[in-house]
Amino acid sequence: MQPMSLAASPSPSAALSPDAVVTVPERPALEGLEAKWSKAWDEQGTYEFVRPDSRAQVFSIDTPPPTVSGSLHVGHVFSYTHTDLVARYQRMQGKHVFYPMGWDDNGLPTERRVQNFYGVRCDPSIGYDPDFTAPAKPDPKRQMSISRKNFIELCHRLTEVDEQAFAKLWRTLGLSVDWKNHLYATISADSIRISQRAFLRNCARGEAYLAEAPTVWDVTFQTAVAQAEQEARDYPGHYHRVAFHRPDGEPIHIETTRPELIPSVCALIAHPDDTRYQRLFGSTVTSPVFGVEIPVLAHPAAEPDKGAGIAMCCTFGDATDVQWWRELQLPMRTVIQRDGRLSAETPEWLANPAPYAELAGKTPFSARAAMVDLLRAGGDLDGEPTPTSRKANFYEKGDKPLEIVSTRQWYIRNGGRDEALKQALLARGDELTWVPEHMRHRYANWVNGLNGDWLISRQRFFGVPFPVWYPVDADGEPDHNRPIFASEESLPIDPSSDLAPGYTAEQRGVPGGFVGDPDIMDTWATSSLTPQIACGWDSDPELWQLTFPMDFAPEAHDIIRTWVFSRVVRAHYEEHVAPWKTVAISGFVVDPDRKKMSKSIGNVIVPTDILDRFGADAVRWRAAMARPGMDSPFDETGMKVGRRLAMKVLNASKFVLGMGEGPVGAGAVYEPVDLAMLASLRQVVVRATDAFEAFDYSTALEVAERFFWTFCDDYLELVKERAYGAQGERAAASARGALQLALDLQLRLFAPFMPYVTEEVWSWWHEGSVHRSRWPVAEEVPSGGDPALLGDVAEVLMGVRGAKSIAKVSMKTEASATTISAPDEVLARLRPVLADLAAVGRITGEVVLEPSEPPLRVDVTLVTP
RNA sequence: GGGCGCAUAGCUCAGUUGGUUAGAGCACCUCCCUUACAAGGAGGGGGUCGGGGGUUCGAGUCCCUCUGCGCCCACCA
Repeated sequence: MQPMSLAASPSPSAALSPDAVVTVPERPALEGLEAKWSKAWDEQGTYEFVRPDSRAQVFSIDTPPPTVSGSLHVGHVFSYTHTDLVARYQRMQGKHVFYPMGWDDNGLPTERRVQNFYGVRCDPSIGYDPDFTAPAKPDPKRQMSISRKNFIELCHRLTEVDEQAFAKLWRTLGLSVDWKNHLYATISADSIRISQRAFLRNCARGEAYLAEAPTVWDVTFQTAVAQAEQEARDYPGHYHRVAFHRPDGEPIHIETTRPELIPSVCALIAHPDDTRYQRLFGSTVTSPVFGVEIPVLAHPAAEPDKGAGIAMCCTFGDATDVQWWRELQLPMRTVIQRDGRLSAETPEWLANPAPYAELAGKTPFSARAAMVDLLRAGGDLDGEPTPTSRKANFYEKGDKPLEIVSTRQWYIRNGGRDEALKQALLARGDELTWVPEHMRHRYANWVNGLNGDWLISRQRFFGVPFPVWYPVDADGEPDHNRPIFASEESLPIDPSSDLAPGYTAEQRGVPGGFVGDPDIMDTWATSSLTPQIACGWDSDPELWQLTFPMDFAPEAHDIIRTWVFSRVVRAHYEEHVAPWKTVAISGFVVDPDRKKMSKSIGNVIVPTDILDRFGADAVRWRAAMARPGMDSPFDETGMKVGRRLAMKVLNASKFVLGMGEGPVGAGAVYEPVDLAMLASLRQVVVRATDAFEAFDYSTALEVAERFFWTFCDDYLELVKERAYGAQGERAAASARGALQLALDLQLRLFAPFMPYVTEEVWSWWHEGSVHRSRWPVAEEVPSGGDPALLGDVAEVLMGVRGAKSIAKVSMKTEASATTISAPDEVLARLRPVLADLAAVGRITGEVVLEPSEPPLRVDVTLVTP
């Protein structure tokens, strides 16, 4: 079976070729269509991307690669369906749709899943064990330590299993991606090479840099965390009113929620205009318990109405401390270690070191209690701690508040410290078309709020290594000021096993030798390059030219700050363009109470379950009813309605195609009501097309569906007796020609939404796939019909049916006499269809037309048995 | 605190540039086993369009204001 040529001219005669054989099953059913057609599409290459001659013929989509270590929920199903609707529409418009799928299998989420799944943890100091087998019964309490290489092998093994499950779900859902040629993974060698190459170019142009600086740090995962990965959560605490002392003993009270940081205090700071404290500026005070002499300084970031109005600056309690430390050039007095505990060694700057033994090695939580006891014993705690609820920043995957520690990290400049760059990146956001439009504000909001460059290094194992080594000096210390970069030709490389250029294996880690950068890139450093990875940036110039910049980037609205922005940054650096033309934002599927679905609440809907119960077409129909950017409450009713429509398509198609002896050409259509129905359909085609062009798939579906129900309930009923031959062969042919043409167009209008049932029906009477057929155009429909007639007919039918319904009699009940009262022009339209109306209304007596004011009225005399 | 959005029938939502009696689906009520479809079909009830003010011949639609809700960001002394 060959796909219909995309160049085929959109003529009705092509769709209704007289030699086509119509085969309608006895009892059509939805069951089994997913398995049947997803297999057929694979075999026939229905969705394969075939390279055309020019970029203009391509529609390219930057699919967000789902995180395979997570689980897909119904929200994913909806948003990926939204993308597929657009892909299928563009394909039917004749575009060569470049629709890849990726798996984000790189990074911390995978590590964490592997740790839990196999009960192991990575210890880089352990050697590789080639005979290692994962524990059969993992003990979550006591994780087995394994080598980095063994750990990475488990990561690959588990992601492979996860990816197969994801792919199965996506195929069942009917995503029309090119599985054969354009499937990628963010941990693949290609992705690593591209991530490393882009990084090297960023370094060469000065866009990436290495810096020792205070860094937001997760103590659980022991890694640095970027601004985009942080979230504020409520965190209970206490205000402690604590006395510092002037040389004459006068107490100066500050308020703090973190008294355990008092050992690291390096200044007290108040606002320069604060008259309460102006007399103190330039003087010194000593800290309670430890007796450290520190200055009292002025800085405009101090807020007079917060706490006592004078703050203790510690290195580091929060971002303001970092600012003060930097701008006032304060000393670094670190007590919080990378594991989150207070240093076990007593800091050398403490004038009175003995009490520190109470805090040494403790967690902040325990140290806080110990510190309160010390303060109370020393009489420097004023009153009792008072409870307060505040927000603390957490790593989005972590469960302990983030700390700030000073570490050496790689950064990419993103405008957080550079106004000109920020403006350039804001301008890139302005270049994009946003669907819905107002989402562009979220991008601008985020970019404007950046407070630092993009931290891309992570102190983890499963990810893209930095292609960098450092010389080791005579003392055995790495010289971070002289990084040795890998050459682009050598990529991908792993500096922990590959040698730095010009060195031998024996020189690794010894004085005068070299050492590899131990870190990996954050997963976003790779995910930000999905256009480059998918489009063959450094490997396939022809593909790159045909697909980049991409046309379409679908997103969920929670990742505008991460994914959208980071890809704009990378494309801005590499190509000086925005990476796509249009960004479309899907809403969330929330639970019926409008709460966000989450595992902890237990309100997550499992997609395989609803796909089994309702079928892919029904689920897709429901997804299509959720407009871009709008959150949508989950409801099974919606799935049922979608399923009913799919059934109706099946049954109506069977009816239409089973009507006559064979297909009839559209040229046979002459009856006014047939032409009128087609004229209405013509309008539907125009409206659905306009809607899809604006990425408004919901409206496209709505207008098609509304027409379809009228088509079934009114038109089909109206003409079926004539189509069976009640008024002769010529009149029957007109009805059947119109019915078949209308069905043909409607199947194509529904094809993006319900790919399975439309393909099934299409196969009854057409060669090739409906998904490779042309999207309907108005010119396919004979002109000349009056679109108002169908509405008039519906009103008359409603009048007749209403009379029978009120009389509580069967619709088969005959009417002996009927009067239709309506304005003259309506009566004129109705006159030619009276025979059809009489047939469907079982009107055996005379039909009287009576001119009147609107509304249209029907009086029926029923023959009651 | 900054930004954005939402408020229309019991529920979920449409209502294009302001223009006759405000629509759909679901739910509800009544009827019909009509030969495409009973996991169906037909008919029906139900809304002072969040409150207030304004512009206009005319406002669900435009302007102002208030109220409630949601999301994003900031807020860690």
